Amino acid sequence: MAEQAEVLRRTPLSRGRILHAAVALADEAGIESLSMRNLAQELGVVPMALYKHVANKDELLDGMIDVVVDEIDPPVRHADWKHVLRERILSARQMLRRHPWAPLAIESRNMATPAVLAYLDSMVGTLRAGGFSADLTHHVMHAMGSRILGFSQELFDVSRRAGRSGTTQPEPSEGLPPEAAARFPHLAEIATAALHDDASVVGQGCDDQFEFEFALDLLLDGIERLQQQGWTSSRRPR
Amino acid sequence: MAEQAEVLRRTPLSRGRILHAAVALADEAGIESLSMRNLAQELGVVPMALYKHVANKDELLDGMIDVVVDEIDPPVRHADWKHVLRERILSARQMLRRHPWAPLAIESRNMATPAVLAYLDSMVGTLRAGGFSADLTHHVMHAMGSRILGFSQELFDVSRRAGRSGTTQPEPSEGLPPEAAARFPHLAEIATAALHDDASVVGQGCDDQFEFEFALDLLLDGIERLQQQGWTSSRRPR
DNA sequence: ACCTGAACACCGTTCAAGT
DNA sequence: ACCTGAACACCGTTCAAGT
Repeated sequence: MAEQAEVLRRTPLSRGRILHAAVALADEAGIESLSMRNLAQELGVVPMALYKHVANKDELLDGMIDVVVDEIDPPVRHADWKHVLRERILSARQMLRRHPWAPLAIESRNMATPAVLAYLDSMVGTLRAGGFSADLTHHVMHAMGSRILGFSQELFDVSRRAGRSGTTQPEPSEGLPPEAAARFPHLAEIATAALHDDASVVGQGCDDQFEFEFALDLLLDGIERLQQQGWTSSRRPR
Repeated sequence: MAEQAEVLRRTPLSRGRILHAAVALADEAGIESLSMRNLAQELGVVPMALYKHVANKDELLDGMIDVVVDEIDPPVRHADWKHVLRERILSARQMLRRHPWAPLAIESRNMATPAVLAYLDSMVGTLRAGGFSADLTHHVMHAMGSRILGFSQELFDVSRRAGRSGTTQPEPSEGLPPEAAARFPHLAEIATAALHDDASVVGQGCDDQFEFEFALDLLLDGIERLQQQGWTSSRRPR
């Protein structure tokens, strides 16, 4: 432990080493534990030393975002647009499972980082190559929104809560506490009613992956239908 | 100004007065300007006085969330589920336009507040009354996710950036700067290509409301189709 | 010229002293 | 018993002093 810190102290600081240490710290201790002082201590360095490599904390966060976005797999080759988008978004979701702090960090920054722009540019290219008009592609990208980066967009992210306290096991039962169930009967009903006919998942609450793919396919199928109908913004069906 | 502050100081503190002052402060100065000390000063009160009415800052945020969620209109009567959901979500979106800090605040808290639970319960009730199975309703609520509260889920929220600095007019052109356009040609193409055939919007970039309704209708139409097909989680079409 | 300790202006919250 | 000033343990960042 002390020897390892000594080795780290000998290695010269660099922007890359700072960014990866920051990502590791956020992964392990949560984004709320990531402070410049805390990160410096982790690196065996005085806080002000970081400012030679990153201008400030916002730029540190931007750099961390680029690091994790670059972990997303490249597009699969020789496949139709729908398959390419689906696989890449599922890869993004895998990345977010390793870095549960990333969605909040990305949303709290209001400028696009280079890696995010490159990723979005590639996704747009996939749609255009798949025969989508520029017009429809524009609206589709807006409609996909942050889901294109694998965000689940759930209101209450169970996985985020588990990630906080480290090795906590996922909540075994999604059921509401009795007093809440009485006040919110509809919620209580659907909390327990889902997947009751699928033996492999019954009793252990929600299957995150299932819910994510359900929503993703709902979007992708709707998008495919619009394209097949020759949708344009000047001539909307219905 | 000074007289107004004097009047406020005379009015006794209460949880409601604190919450509404906090909401007003976040609306005007941004959520990053909302501190316990700052809020106390706004109320003409010593910081510690707040702690008689809210346990800590997290509870203050929870209370603020309840205040704004309660501003969402009640469900319209005598309409089908799709219309009820659509109108209510558009009302939620109007609320968020008044309180641009709310999405980040809601996402950063990982517990549901009473007002959010009541809202979700009501939405579930609408779907159940519209003939949805408990099973399908469960998955639909997950798929709607935060969009059910009016979140646009855009990766880069133009309105949030405008809301920060107060009276800034919305960005007139959505076009990328030249050096970015060269690196990200697909993004550059769709940034300018959208809505070129709709004279009322051309040249002024994205129409937020159009993009929101486009995505919302994509979801609602897909959901309607699943219900009409008699979707269940054990027997998935395709 | 480079590095870094102390300092500044904050923050949420505790606690004990004053009424 | 209630209220509140001072204090504590932080934070990001500036700046000047030391090498």
